[in-house]
Amino acid sequence: MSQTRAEQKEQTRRTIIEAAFRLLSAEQSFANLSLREVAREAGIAPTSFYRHFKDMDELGLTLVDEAGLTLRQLMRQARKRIAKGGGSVVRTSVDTFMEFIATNANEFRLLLRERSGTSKAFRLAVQRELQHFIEELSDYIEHKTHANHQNAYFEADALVTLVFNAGAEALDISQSKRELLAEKVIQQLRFVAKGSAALRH
Amino acid sequence: MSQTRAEQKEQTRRTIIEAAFRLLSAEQSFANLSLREVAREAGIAPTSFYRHFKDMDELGLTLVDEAGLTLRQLMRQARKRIAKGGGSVVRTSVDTFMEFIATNANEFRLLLRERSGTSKAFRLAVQRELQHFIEELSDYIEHKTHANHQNAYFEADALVTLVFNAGAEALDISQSKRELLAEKVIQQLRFVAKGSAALRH
DNA sequence: TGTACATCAGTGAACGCGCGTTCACTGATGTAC
DNA sequence: TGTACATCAGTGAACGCGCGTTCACTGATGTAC
Repeated sequence: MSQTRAEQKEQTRRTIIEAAFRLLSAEQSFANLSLREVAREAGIAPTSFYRHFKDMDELGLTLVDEAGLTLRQLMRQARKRIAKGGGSVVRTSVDTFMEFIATNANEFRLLLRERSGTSKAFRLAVQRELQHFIEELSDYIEHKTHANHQNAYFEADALVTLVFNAGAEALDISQSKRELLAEKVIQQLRFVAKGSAALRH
Repeated sequence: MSQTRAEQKEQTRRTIIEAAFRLLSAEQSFANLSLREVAREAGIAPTSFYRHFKDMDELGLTLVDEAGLTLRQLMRQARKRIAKGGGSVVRTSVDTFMEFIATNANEFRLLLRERSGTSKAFRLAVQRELQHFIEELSDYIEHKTHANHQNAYFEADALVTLVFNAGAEALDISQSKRELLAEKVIQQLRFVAKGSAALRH
């Protein structure tokens, strides 16, 4: 039983994290979430919060990490689907990302909002998550097309930017309109890939 | 003197608007600005605020309108420079936009943040401003290249998205790095234009 | 022009509220021997 | 195994603070005649 107390503590920590995610919505951002609200939702005393996080900022950075992790896991699944040869690389990736938006809307909202929020630490944390995708995609392009590094990087950066922004747009529209949105972004990604190839040297 | 009282009222209204803009910064968003803070900065009693705006939301929507107006005026100037034939259309537009970011950082921050904020009215207001640029640019492309409407629209949408996002990136970096950023976005815009032309039918 | 009245921008006091944080505490869990 | 002590997650009371909003008011400006 030497682990019991630590396990219980970890469990409460998870409860807090999940309570915070549950409270995010279109109308509620992490920035205007109070420590007391989170404690209430988690079913603990406000003072207990401090046993797990120094302050709300520390909790917020944890949430950004978790949201990024979820997104990365999803994209890893997408790569598996692509490897199986189920369809277009672009389409499969976009569809996977759109599924993430639909099923993890509040995780995505956190990333989206904190990317331009008032805390530099938060902005950097989100930027790091995006950077991960850009670099991975850039390496893939460089390897596949033998593009020079800068060309591949600029292309990857544009692709990730367009997809991420389409995700933001998806949040405010109906499921049916999301299909049109997916078509738009797929076409835009093709513009970038085609143009990048044409301007390669 | 039949206008005097109305003029004085208008002047106080301006004072409030300018105080609010002054309070925005990298660390302070409109969302976490209080009515009392604005009143203090404007040099009026908190209660006087209500003589001019129903609540903070009404002030915020006014600020979004003003920021959008400033941006539109700047881009109109850019078009004049382009008409004079001073240089590349893409480069002139990007440079103008980057100047806007540098000299009106807080106006841009407002648009950037409220685009994904917790108020649907705010999100729609910002979207309307962006839509303005997309449609204008789409018409220009359609007219100039005889692209079909959808192709031109998707292209314009991608261009505006890339530029707006580069603006967001510019906010957190030094002046010297902004030149590299400008090169990146210019190249990305060329990818899109070239790719769109190649995929036209 | 002068007078009597109406309008209304700006005010100060007061309110109740939810907040973050401190503090000393409790009691279950863990450790030393 | 049993006992005495240490640790520490979770707590309830209390604090001072800034907030949005209400209210009745003041006095300068505007209007009617």
